[in-house]
Amino acid sequence: MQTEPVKKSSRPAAGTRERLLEAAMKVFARDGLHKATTRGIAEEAGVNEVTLFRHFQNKDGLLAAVISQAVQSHAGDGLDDARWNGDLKKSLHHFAKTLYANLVRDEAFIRTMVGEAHRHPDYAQKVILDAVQPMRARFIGNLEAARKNGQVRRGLDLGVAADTFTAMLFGGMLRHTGGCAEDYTAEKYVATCVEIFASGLAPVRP
Amino acid sequence: MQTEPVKKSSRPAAGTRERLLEAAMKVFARDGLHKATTRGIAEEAGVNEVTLFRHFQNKDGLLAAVISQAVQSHAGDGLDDARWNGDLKKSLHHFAKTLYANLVRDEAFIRTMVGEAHRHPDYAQKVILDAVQPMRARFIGNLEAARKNGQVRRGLDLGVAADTFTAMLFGGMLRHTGGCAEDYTAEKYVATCVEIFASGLAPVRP
DNA sequence: GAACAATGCAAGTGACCGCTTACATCTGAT
DNA sequence: ATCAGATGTAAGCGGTCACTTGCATTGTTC
Repeated sequence: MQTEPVKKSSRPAAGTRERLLEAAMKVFARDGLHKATTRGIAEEAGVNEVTLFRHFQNKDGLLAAVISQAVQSHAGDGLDDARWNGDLKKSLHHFAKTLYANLVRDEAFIRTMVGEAHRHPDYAQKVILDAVQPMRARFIGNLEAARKNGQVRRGLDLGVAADTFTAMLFGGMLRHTGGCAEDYTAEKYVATCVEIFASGLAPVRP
Repeated sequence: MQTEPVKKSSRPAAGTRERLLEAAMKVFARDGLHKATTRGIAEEAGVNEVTLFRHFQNKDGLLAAVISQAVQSHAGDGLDDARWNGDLKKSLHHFAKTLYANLVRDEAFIRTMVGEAHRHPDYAQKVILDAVQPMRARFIGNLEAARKNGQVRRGLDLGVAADTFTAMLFGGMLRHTGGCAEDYTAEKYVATCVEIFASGLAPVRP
């Protein structure tokens, strides 16, 4: 289907595994874990199907490798602590825009994971532990710092609060990218999340 | 596997279609749209596979019927306007608890729909239009009423705000029911959503 | 240029899937 | 008693899938 005029006759042992991983990520996300076929993945990678089985014992091994790689590549991007100095609302907005963009970028893969989570609890847990927990911890830390600055009221569990915020963005991404045509832009949605969350955290004025 | 000592020798033409729909809902949710097999669904329903094809032309027709029925059965439950009279926070809490319980009840089906949405945009859209839009409209209406009571500040698009709230609950459900073991209860999560959202909507005190 | 490892290629295996056909059986209404 | 319609049973068809085997080819390294 896709004509890749390059290579094909070169056998440099170069990046075959990487090309397979990339293709698998794409096909798994596009077709779902079960509908995706090893033939399709190999074709997408421009590689013989047998080579796929030589690199990864079976389809499941390939999936595990894909998840491992995807998680590593995404961990750590996003929020840089340096931006969390000044105004809480501005920092939140920057964080929200970055996170939302990442969510949109990985939409297909995320949807597949959400749909398949209760059929592969081990993989789902790995994704969550390795990819979202570090970000969550840093986010909570920044909220705590903001509380010390007096920008956040007391009496709130900041761990739970942080999860409500990311859930807002996560759910909004699913809604927007889904067929559900909204009457507002993603930017407005993100801004509203920040507005409501920041006001919700703010200390009550006496 | 499942021993159903009743019936099996009775052929009362009774509820065969309904049993098939129920079984299909269950198997689709459990195994995913593609992994689910017509044989498995028929077996789950205690019905011959051929009967399945006599009632629904093909697997896709069965899926469409399942979605139709599921959407109808869920539309309209949840929030009763009568409860939206007094305190906004209390009303929100009642709404949130009801919605969250419904989300948890249909977790498997919801996950399947989320994962399959971009492969069946037509079905996804039908689900959204028929099931979530009516609830959304009523929720927005109630928020507008609360604003007239002076419980909600101006300058917020209540449609967007409503979506951020349901997204919080939606994302929280996915997180909790996923393998991700949290250190807080679902009740605390829901209460925190309400707390932050209500404070976020409240008018700023001068 | 020889040895070696990676890859391609062709073919196949057993299993399962969606779906169909042909025929027997049972039930309920007339 | 009969007849129609719904269901069951058995068998199969064409297709796809995950995965394997055997062998040829190619590039790299020494």
